Amino acid sequence: MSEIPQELEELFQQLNPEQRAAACHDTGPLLIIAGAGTGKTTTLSHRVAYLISQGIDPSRILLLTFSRRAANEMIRRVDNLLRALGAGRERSVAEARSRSIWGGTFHSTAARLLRRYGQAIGLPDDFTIIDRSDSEDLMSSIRSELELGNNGKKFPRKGTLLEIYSRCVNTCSKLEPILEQHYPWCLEHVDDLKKLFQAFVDRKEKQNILDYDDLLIFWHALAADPAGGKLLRGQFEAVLVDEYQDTNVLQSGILKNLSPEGEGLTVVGDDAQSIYSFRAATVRNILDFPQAYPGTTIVTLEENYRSTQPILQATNQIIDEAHERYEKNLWSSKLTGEAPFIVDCSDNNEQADFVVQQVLEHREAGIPLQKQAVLFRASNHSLPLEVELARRNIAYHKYGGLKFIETAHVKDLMAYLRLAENPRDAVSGLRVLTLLPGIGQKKAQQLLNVLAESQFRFDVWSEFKPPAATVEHWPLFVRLMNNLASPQSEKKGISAEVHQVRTFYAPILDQQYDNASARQRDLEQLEQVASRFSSRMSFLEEITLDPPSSTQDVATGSDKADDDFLVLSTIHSSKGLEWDAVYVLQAADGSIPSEMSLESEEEIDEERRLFYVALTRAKNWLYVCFPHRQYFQNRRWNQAHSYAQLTRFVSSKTLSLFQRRPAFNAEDLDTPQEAQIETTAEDIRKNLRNMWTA
DNA sequence: GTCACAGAAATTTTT
DNA sequence: TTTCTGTGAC
Repeated sequence: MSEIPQELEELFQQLNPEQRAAACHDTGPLLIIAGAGTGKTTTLSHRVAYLISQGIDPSRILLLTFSRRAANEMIRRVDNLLRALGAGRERSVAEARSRSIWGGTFHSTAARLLRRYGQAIGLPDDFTIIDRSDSEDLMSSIRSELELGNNGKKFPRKGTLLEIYSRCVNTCSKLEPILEQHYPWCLEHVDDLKKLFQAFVDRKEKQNILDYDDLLIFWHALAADPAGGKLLRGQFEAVLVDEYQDTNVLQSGILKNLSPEGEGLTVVGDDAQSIYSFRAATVRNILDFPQAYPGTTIVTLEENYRSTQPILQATNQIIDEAHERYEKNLWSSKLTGEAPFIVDCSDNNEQADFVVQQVLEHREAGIPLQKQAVLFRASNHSLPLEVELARRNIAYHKYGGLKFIETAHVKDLMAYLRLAENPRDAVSGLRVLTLLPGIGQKKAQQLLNVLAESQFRFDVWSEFKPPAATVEHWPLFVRLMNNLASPQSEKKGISAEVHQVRTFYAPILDQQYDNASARQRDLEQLEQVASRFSSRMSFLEEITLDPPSSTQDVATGSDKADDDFLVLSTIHSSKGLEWDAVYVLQAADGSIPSEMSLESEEEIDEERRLFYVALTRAKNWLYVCFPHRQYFQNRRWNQAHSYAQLTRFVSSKTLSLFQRRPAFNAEDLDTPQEAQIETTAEDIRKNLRNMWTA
């Protein structure tokens, strides 16, 4: 460990010895095992500040995080540290320095690097990026072109097709073993799948588009290329990776190429919180890091600053029952506190009632809604609660699930812009053309062929004789596309472009969708959002790589923080966050663990870690709700409900660390059920008579 | 060729 | 509740 400069000394006082060791480690490979709530962000930002103080140029630091939000938060903290370091005399200098840090997700960094250096491996720098549902659409349209699955046997749906493809490329493995292991029912289609995936790759190349997977694949290729790798290694002196337990083989391969010996490489993570294997993340990356980089220094952070000791005891017990992991035992100096609750509810309606009541009680006692969160395994688990919150007029933000950007009308609008940016993008072309009444798959394809033959100049479309249904729209449409594609358009600003599209698209939207006015308002919001961007390319890129995570974020803008609201979030989206009070919904087998993930030991272990992540978000109050009755919307079962088991992750040993309580005490109850038991036949008759009197 | 409607089937987590 | 396929009208 090098000597800490005098000016930094004071700042590093607040770190505990392990955090300090990690922050001030020299440049050899470093693995920080940071348990939940152990000050990971603090440690990482101090480390960045330390590296800069040791003379590393900030523009040669790469900080990879799981979300844009996390990267910004980290850089803000580095800012503060550097400011203190500069003791005010070079405040602006400090800010300018930390701004030049390369921070972001793997995907957004890939996009940036590939635009700059991609030519080294023959990649054009003007590619556009498509999101998951665009990839699905492309997959689906190629499938129908190749006429696959028309032979009577049912072919996998588009989402599954993309999942299979994605898993193969992200794990760098062949199709057959992936099918055998994860999609055995698709084995009969193996040849068709190969044909389809080949065409998928060709098509993306022809259209000059990259999907999420391509960003990583091409970054990996660039880093592995002798010339390209040299460029990248020359660019970065230090690489720091957050949430390392959720990276996949491609991502660890990228790091290996950026720093073959691990020089300047820092990874931070917690194997107990690895929850993204469905996205091909592998916990092996973090478990095997010391073998991959001989001479690795391992620092384990075990002091938890978040939760009370009673909550930690319960969560420690849950994770202790998992299989393979780095040994660690989290402890807290917050010794006193309420033990966590298992709350017995009769069904998910009572669960919703309980949560609302408890949330309000805590608010009365001084914990604002924003410091409370409701977490759940699947987006739809929160629906009854959302109904209840709406009924009681309680504001909430929901994270995860369907995103603003994935709604049809937003995708429509973005497609016009994407087509203007990249006329070879046939996914967008098909989408905007088929929006016009009277134009379907066939005519749209012909029009796109004509466009391709004329060097992608939209004015060829003015010669097209539109079907009667769309004569009014057509000249306006051609003019719109010509306008957007003209070089002058961009000078007027991206929000002016959104406005143009919106004007053209409004009547189509009215015809196509119900609740059109709500959708129109969304698009107005989008126009507002667009004004923050300097170019169409950056707008499209940011929106696809880092979409606003909740509809309300777009609606209110991030600056309007004065309204209090309750947080509803999928467990996956709650990663890295914390709240005073946490409510976990549906802690019943089948929901947690999800019945979709019971095939193998590994899957179940991941569900356990997911449960662990949910519980470790809590600082002072933790309520694990267990609705006894489970409803099925499935028509295959005759009965409408069945009785659930408490999640298997609460063993009898674990249970003893919880307080068990009913959602409502019998004496508080004022339900019809309760009333019936208490009433005599006499009372019932009286009620029946009273019903008819005014 | 396009569109609208009907019926069947499947239904997690996300950069 | 959404997504896919088949059918028949225009």
